[in-house]
Amino acid sequence: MAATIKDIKDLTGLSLATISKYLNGGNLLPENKEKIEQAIAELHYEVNEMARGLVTSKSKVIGVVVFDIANVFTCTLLKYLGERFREAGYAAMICDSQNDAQLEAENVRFLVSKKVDGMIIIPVEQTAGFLEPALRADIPIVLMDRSLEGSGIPCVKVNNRMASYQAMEMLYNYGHRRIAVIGSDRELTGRERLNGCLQLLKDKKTDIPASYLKIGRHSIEHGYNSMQELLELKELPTAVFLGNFEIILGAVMALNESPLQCPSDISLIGFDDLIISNLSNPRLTLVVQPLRDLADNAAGLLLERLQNNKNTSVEIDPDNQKQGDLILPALIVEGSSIARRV
Amino acid sequence: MAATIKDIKDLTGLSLATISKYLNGGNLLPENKEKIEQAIAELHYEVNEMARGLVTSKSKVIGVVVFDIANVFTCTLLKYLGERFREAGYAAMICDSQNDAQLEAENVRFLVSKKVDGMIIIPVEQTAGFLEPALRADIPIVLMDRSLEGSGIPCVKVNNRMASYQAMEMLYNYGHRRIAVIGSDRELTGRERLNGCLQLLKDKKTDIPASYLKIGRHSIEHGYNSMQELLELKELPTAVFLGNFEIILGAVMALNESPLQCPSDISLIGFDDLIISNLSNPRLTLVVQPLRDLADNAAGLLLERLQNNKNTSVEIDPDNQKQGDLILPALIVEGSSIARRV
DNA sequence: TGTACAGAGCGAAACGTTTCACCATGAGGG
DNA sequence: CCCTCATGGTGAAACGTTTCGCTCTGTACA
Repeated sequence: MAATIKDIKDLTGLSLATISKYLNGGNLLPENKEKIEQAIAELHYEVNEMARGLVTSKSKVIGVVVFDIANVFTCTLLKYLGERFREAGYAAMICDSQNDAQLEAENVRFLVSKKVDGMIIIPVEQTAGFLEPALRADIPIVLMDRSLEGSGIPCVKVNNRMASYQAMEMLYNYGHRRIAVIGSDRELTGRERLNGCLQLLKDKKTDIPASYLKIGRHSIEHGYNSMQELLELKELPTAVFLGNFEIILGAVMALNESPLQCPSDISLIGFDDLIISNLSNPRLTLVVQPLRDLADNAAGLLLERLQNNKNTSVEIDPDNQKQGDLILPALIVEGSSIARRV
Repeated sequence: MAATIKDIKDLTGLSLATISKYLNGGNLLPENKEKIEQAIAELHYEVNEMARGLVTSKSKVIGVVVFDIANVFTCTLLKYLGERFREAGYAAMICDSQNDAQLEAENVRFLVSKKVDGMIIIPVEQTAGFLEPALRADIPIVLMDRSLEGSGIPCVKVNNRMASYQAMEMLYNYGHRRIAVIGSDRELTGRERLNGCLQLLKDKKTDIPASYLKIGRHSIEHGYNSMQELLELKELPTAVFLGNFEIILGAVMALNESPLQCPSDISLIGFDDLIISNLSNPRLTLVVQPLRDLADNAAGLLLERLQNNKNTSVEIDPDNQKQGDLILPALIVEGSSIARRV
């Protein structure tokens, strides 16, 4: 049905090789060039990328596997990644793992079948086993947000530990001593953030009761329940650190339902999403991740490896972590959810 | 590098045809079946989908083109669409048009090159011209959210007009007469919503001053500025209809910055996003779209056309609009952002 | 004037599958 | 005992490109 290079051959009288050369930007007589262009227009010819891919064994597609597609963090990253890839002539094939490790492994295998040229992965799994099919096929991979410890696969992420340390420090500097933490220990990211929090408390020799430490899942529910529990304590915390977007959402819901006010009764600092803070009243003070930078760096890293396609080992930046991770600083954006304490 | 069917042939002594038959679920002697399975495991063989696609001219990929990927509406739809497609053995190739009609046209052409089997499109363009390459290639298309008038291409969407009519009616029934509307007329969806609003005002013979009608772009800015302007009027509206997510965001920001309170001073009803309402205080009353249903129906419609691959013309549901659009009802979820007026 | 060389074009092989038409085997029925 | 038929298997063509090595033409230079 669709026109092929052969039809162009028939129409122009040129050979397949010449037409292919045209398609790939080789030198032709202006006369022939024009003939081909005319034929293409007339036949509405579009390259068959499957055929092309078969012989070049390049698909010009980058597979992106995300732990969960339906959240602002992920889809903002997808947007920025997409822009970079497009500029470089690549398309993205996006697979949602729905927080399911098995699905994730399937996604990777699927993308290998599709012969993607590279992969960007925000993993749900915590070890690198599921990447084996891709590694075996020699497909370059760049991780985002969550590294796979000891895998040797580069990861572009934010310095979660330092960022949450600084967030806690901000609470501390505002005079807060009774600080609660609602966080998740289910993913590396969450644990890193928790570590940052605890480190500050340790450094400042500030003890908090065990009931102030709410560690659980990365979910709205966990945020909601934890905040409710905190609000029922005899001795309320004066400030709460909220470890991720879902937790913020749940915690703010619980707080909104209570008679207590932020920041007069209780101060908040959250980790993750910027847009959202606009809606809350008062505006939340937040640790925000430089999403654009994260995406640019991840895309850059991957594209670089695709260009020098001899799968060059990543240059390890000595300033940074083991295994060539790229660690970007996060930014604290001040709202008015933190009260000063004397 | 990667193992091919030929390697399996060498290892098992069977013919290519037999192995292919195995891969596609044909009947084999149990003995041979086992041999092949063993070889596959040993060689870590994965089908080369490009080669397969070349001969079958099926890619098992569905192209999804969205007007903007970085928002909750879109990515929630993507999630649900992805689930359906996966179940049916299809993968999604997602292209972001970044609200740019030219990019959108490019995306369509690109997906045609990729030989996708079908497309789901949430268009930015308002006429169907850009779909030509896909139509010519006989690729089934289903639109979502925004129909292309007169194009004959089926669209799955919400009844925007009726939903916003009902939202306005709710305000009216709560006793509001001075109702402002902040909306967008840049996309069909926005215009449909505006029409619903105006229709109610007309039906109820309720006149509002021109200054209550804020029609502009689909943007946070428009929401923010419009709400600010409304709040500066001598005669404040008692309630405001907010036509989409970005407008809600901007408007709520503006309101939060003012001394006025919702709902005691001003009531709000918004159109679009559910999650967000949890964060606002008080909880917003919202018109929510049945995203799951939208996605299920769109995916179903497309998959159905892919099965009976003789591109069957869509059955036109006589209850529904011209050209076989599928129009679903929206749902009003009550928060507490509407005050009763006497 | 002859040689070298660059530029443009060409034919054919290759990529890894599926599929078509055909073959061998053995079981069942007349 | 022959014929038919079902089953499992095969070889080769086809899909639409790219690419390798080759030829041809004409120009520049010695």
